[in-house]
Amino acid sequence: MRLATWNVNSLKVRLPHVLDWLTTAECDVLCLQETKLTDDKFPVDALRAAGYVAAFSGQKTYNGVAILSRLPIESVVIDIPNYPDPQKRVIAASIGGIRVVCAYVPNGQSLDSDKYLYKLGWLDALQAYMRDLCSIHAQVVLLGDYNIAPEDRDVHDPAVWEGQVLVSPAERAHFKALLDQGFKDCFRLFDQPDKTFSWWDYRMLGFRRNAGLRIDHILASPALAAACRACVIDNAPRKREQPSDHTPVIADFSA
DNA sequence: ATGGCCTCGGTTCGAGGA
Repeated sequence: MRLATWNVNSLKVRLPHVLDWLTTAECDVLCLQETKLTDDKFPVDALRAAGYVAAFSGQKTYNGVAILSRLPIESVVIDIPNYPDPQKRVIAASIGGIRVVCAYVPNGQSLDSDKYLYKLGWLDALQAYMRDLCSIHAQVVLLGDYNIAPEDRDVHDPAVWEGQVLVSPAERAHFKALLDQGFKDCFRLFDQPDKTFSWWDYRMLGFRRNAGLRIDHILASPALAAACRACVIDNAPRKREQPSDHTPVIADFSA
């Protein structure tokens, strides 16, 4: 099973990129964030023609998540159960015996923002949700835009980012809490090139200068992580015209 | 040089992203 995550920053704009990427990426499952589409506008037919079924939960303008799959999608759950949130940020489903969770973690804006408090509370709820899922399923994977760069090596210039959102100790503690639950950061199971990132600011020639962050992640439960054979970030889509500011992360699991 | 870009909605600018 090959699973991937990609914050597409509008599926309406990026659909051609997604369809192109799917023709060569050989992914069984692709989790999308920031689809920015209401469900009635989701491109079900175009994706079906490409060989993928979809489960999705969207809203106008902001947020929106989806799971695309070559295999049947079962037991879809939208949102974090018992955590009322009008923002469409989470969708989960069972695919090929794996509980797949697609998440778009709030950005937080800045450390003194209400949105930052929302982010931290939201991460509490996500953590509890993942703990619950792991008590039910052996194979759980959480893919998405975490909006957290877990370590300084995930940041192009830690001095520049010091004190900013995405790298704060409280956010990193939430990421570490997932690792302490037993989840493995699939990317770090393997040797990786230095300064490999998944997001680059549109401004300031971010991509050309490789001034990026690694904030999109695939975390696998212990039983699933043991079967992880590879995890890479494919920055080819970021090189295209009119790209998303994020690029896909892909993980390969044996059988 | 402390900005710089992109997307959306809904109109030509503000909000939000990260």
